[in-house]
Amino acid sequence: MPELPEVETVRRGIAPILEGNRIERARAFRADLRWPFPERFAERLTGRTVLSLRRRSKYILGEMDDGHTWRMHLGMSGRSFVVAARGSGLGGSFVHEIPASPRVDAFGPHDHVVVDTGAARLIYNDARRFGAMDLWPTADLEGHPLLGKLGPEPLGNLFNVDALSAALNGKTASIKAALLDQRVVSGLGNIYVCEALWRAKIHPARAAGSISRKRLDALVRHIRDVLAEAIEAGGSSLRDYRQADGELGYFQHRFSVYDREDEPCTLMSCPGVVRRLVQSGRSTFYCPKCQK
DNA sequence: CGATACACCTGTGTGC
DNA sequence: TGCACACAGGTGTATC
Repeated sequence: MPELPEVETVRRGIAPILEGNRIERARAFRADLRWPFPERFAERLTGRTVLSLRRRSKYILGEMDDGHTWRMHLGMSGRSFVVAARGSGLGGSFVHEIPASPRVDAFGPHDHVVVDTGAARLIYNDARRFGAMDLWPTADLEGHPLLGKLGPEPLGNLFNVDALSAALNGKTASIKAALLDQRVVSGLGNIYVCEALWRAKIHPARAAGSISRKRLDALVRHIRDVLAEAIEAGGSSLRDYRQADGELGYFQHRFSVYDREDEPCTLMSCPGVVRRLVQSGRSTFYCPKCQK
């Protein structure tokens, strides 16, 4: 579920309670999410301070004061909530509230990890458990088996027409599949690939290696634009996703094609109707009239 | 190596 | 109402 804009929104929401605040207590209510947690995971978080909370692709990375980085991925249904302690002035509208005497059974279904700092509580909730967390030496993050293979950040300087061109050169897979490949560019998912391809007027089934440099240049710009606009809107809420304070994101109201099958193309003067096709098992939404 | 299929897991909406 | 089935913001792994 969460793509780059949702992950960045969550990061911004939880940074104020984690950065610079000692973790008084951390608890994990099960042994794994997608994979087992590290040995003594909760104990290793307890007493630590997160010096900075950053994002790389769809990962949230908390650099801790013991030389390790706390790596978090929200998978499809992961949510990270800030729950305000009474009187702290932090947090927001979400229904959770810290009980006067916290008990394990005070938490809701699928609340898997709970972290308390002096000021507030962070709850990681994930119904499908495709999310993940681990601890990795900060000095060797590039050596992490999952972080090391990631392509450039789409909002960073390393992502440009030269890089995209080189990454797509010779590829016979569709441009849709190529943009979902996190080695090509990292952070895009199903929503924003569909939206960016519509903006660039590129048909999602086109062979990735067959697209002109000029069109790739436009694609780079549209990818940046749509991500930036979505971050601005607090991400897109379809089912599970919430901002860290429990609020919905708002970008779903501005979708041009995603989840709009059979509705009219939003391009002024385009008579097209949005169609859905399935590529590598996932829905693609596009306008057959204006995407070629 | 590249491209595709399948797997993981739970919740929700749809049609019969 | 109940039930089967499709489908969901991701991505590692197996398979050709």
